Amino acid sequence: MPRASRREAAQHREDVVEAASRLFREHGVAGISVPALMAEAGLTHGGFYGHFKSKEALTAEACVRAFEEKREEYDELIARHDGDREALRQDFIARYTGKGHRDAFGLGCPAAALCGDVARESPKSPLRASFAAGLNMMAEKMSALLSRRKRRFNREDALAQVAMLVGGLVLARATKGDAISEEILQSVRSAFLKA
Amino acid sequence: MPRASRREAAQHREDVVEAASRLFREHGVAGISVPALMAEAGLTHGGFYGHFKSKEALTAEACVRAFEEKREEYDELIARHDGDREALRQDFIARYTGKGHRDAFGLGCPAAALCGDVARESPKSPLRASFAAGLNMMAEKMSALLSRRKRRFNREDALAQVAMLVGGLVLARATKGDAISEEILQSVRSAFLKA
DNA sequence: GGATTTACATTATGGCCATCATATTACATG
DNA sequence: CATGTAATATGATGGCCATAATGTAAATCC
Repeated sequence: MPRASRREAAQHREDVVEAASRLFREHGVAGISVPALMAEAGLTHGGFYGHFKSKEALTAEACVRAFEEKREEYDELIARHDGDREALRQDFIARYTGKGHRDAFGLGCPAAALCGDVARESPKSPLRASFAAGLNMMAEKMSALLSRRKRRFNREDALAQVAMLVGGLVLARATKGDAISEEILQSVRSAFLKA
Repeated sequence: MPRASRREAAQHREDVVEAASRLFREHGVAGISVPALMAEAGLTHGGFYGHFKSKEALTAEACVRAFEEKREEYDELIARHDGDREALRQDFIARYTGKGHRDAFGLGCPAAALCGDVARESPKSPLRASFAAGLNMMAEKMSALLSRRKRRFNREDALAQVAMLVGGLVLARATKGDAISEEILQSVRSAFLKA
């Protein structure tokens, strides 16, 4: 079983970060153990500390990875609707407030999936820093998503919309099974389109 | 050391629920152990299962308790500004988006403090049910808080505002230490007052 | 006031965790 | 092809967890 080539080892590391970016969003940072993580990547737990300094260090990398994926998705979405801002807005909000997004923790918005965990991290935690950087990116993309023909969204408006989107998604997840969950998604969608 | 009177025992149970309602908000449900909880209430962990069926059962009770406290606070706030809706709105939003609220997990909004944990609970979890009930209460109070002279807020608008408030608070907590944290609070405040 | 119940403390159990130490084996380098 | 080295597996360590069993003394009940 031991030993992989350089290329394979690098790929294994990738696999672990990739699995972490998904599993941390899905189960929370505390909800996934190092052995479970490694198993998901097709390895055993022993090799973990050859790749990462600690579990904490991996959480920061996984967070960066998750936000990077989202940046690519947003850029593709913007490119796809090039020129038609109204279609862009509608496509975006339909996805973000869709039940599919609510029910897919693992591949969904990292801001919504990780905010609760990050809020309780220590002030110096590398995860906090990664998260703040990711959220700044999201705020910038939101300005692009929100601006209409006549009106360029400023940062303040964009941040308020991000707060509403993230809050709505987290609350819809927390109340899934109760009628209010769908009501929240609908309310956020409608408020977003009115903005 | 053993044995307390009926009255004392009932008080001890109260103390545990009270401590739980604070500590779960502060550290998350997984972040507080039964021994730590009981120690905070001035007891040892052994007696826990005489009072509660399980830790899970307590989380639901603690959630109910936290939302009940908030209902009382909101009612007092509404009563204090009786007649002056504009002052009510401003007082409320200043408190909710204040740095004090951001930094005080344990006594703050339970929707913001618990949503991340609740989102990952199993569908039948009693905590989920308590949370959904609490959020419904919050949505109703929000209609009262938001309605102005001319305009009565409907449920849809109220839910969108709740989503923005909760999302803003959680994101501000997650990004505390970065400039964006205060920006978020400010943006939410300003959007709320414009609504 | 004696018997019984009960609230809590102490201690036990079994499991899972993050991390580390060691062993194994194949790659990489000469 | 030989040797060192690196990647991963296996297993160990010490700790903390939720929960349960047992002990003990005071409160309640008759």
